[in-house]
Parts: sequence; C-alpha cells; structure tokens
Amino acid sequence: MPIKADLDAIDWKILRELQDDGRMTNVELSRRVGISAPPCLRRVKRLEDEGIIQRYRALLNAPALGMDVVAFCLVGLNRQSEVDLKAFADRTRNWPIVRSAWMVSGESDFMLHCLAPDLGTFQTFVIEELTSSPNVDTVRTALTIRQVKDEGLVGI
Amino acid sequence: MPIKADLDAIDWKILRELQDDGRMTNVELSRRVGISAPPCLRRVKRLEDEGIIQRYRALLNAPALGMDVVAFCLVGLNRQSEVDLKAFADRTRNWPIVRSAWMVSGESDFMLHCLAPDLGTFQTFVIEELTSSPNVDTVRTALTIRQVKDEGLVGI
DNA sequence: AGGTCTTGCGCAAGAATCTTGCGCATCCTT
DNA sequence: AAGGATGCGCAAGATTCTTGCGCAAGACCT
Repeated sequence: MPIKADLDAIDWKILRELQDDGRMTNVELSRRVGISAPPCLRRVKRLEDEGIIQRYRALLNAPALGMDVVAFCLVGLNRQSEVDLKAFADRTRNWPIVRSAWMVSGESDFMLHCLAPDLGTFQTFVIEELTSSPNVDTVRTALTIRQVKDEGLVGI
Repeated sequence: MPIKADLDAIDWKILRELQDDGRMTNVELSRRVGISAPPCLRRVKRLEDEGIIQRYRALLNAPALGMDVVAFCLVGLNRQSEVDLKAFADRTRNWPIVRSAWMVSGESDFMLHCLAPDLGTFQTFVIEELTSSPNVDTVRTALTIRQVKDEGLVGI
C-alpha cells in the first residue's frame, strides 16, 4: 500500500489533465505539461503502477441511455456487527440499481448511489428489495433534481 | 439534446468496455467487441458526438494523495426559491472540499460529496463554512468508512 | 574539491495504432 | 427486382507508442 506519494509539479499537472481527459494522447499530454513524450509516458506509467491512478473510465450520459432517475439512499441497519455489515455490503453488489455504495458512520450505516430508468422502477426497488431486506431498519431517499458540481478528485 | 439513443449489442459492449478501461486502445476494443478497428472507432466517435460518452476521466487514489476523509453532507436550506437554490449551488462550486454536488428533493435540498485531507479540515469546513453559510438551516454529515461498490453507469 | 552515483531528460528508430477513403455485402424500401 | 441506405473490412499513409541509449544536473561520500 502506497506511502503518501511524493509528486512534483509536473506529476500534479499530469493528474489534472488526465482527470479532465483520460483519453488524451501521450504526445498531447507531454506538450501540455511541458516535457517530451517519453519521460511523460514514464511518469504516467509510474503513477499507474503506484496505484495513484487507479483506472480510466468513460463517463456516460444517463438520461440518453434511458436512466432518468438518480437518487441516494441512506440505509440504517438493526444490527451493525461486522458480519451484518458485510452481508449488506454484499447485497448492494447484486443490485444493479445501486451503482456505488459506501459504509458510513453517523445516523445511517450505508449510503447508496442509485440509478433507475424511471420512478416506478426505483420505488419498487426501495419497497420490495431494500426496505424488505433482512436487517434493514430505516431507509431515507433523496431524489436528485440535477447535478450542480462534478469534479474529479484533485482540485482545480 | 439526445433522444434516447438506439444502441445495438456492440454499442453496449463498447460502453461497458470503455467504462471498465477508458484508455483501452481502439485495436484492443475492436477485438473485444468482435469487429475490426475502423468501424469500432467510428462507433466510438459517434457515441462521443451524440453525447452518450460524455468524457473520459482518470480515477485517482485519494488516500495516496493525502486525502483521507471522504464524507457526504445533506444540507437543508431555510428558503428554497430558485434564487436561493442557485446561490447555494454556486457556492458549492467554490468550495474545493466539495467534489460533487446534487440538488435533491426530500428532507434535504443538497447532497455534497466531500473530500478532505484529514478530519480536522473537514470539521472546520462544516462548521466555519457550511453551517455558517447564509440560508443554511440543517447539515447532516456521514463520514465514509469505506467504499463497498463502485460501478460505472451501465450494468455489468 | 573532486569523483561517483543517482535521477530524469531528450533523441532516435522500430513497432503499434490511428485515421481515412474505398469497395462490397446485406437489408430495407419501393 | 431494382435502388438506396447502412455498416463492415481492407489497405495505406500519418500519427503515436515504446524502448534503448547518451547526456546533463544534482546528491553524496571521501
């Protein structure tokens, strides 16, 4: 597991550029960060090898793909033993509507980021799957109206 | 703005592959989806041009970059007029700790996805910036313990 | 100081990939 | 059955990737 990486200014520029356009050619990237292509590629490889860059992902347009409902669910369990937490975490992985999930501390135990084609599908999921799932105590949902900010990890 | 796209099986395969590895070469992608490189590239270009693929992003390792705290904030406002909502949305864009934000309906008005180097920084942000921001009524936070699922938009 | 070691850049060349035009097959329409 | 539209694969030139190598700048030790 990585010690806090020591990155110089060029590394940070690379991370910023690849967050902004993960498919940029290495030639273009090298031009933007001010070094030639070979050392630039070596830096990118190093960042990948050290796990600082975890992966590259295409971000898709949900409504264009027929996914009109984005929502968050805050789930509270009755029991929070390690076994219970793991059991629920495993269950989230088998629900396609749940796209991302976090174990959290606070008033709830899990935060679910959900995506559904329509409101009916989402409500059916919440009522028939989530609420009626073993050990689930409370479910609070927040339907998103629109996303107002979407940045990568590293600041502007 | 796009009508629901009509995509065939190969297009869906392309979307799945590029979600999984957005930097895959077109040759490798074409091999995986079962067509030759030129038509594959034309399909990808079309998906990009129609806005179905919005962008490509490198996903970074937050702890390795010194960001140890991931949290969600549910923010409720006193007044929810269009002007008030827009004012708060604008403010989220100027807070570097807030990486993504959604306007939501339900018990709260905004969901914030936050990232901070340590707990102190995050608490200072919540108390001195967020809670004391004009028109902010309630703030509920959920610190994440760990992420248990992380998928792209399109199902497995 | 001087020598050595390490680090990281840029050049260059072969391999791989991208990109475009083009011909052809298939399917749908008339 | 003819015509048109769609979308594939081939081929070739342009671009990019990738590797080895030489060199310069700084660190470190004696």
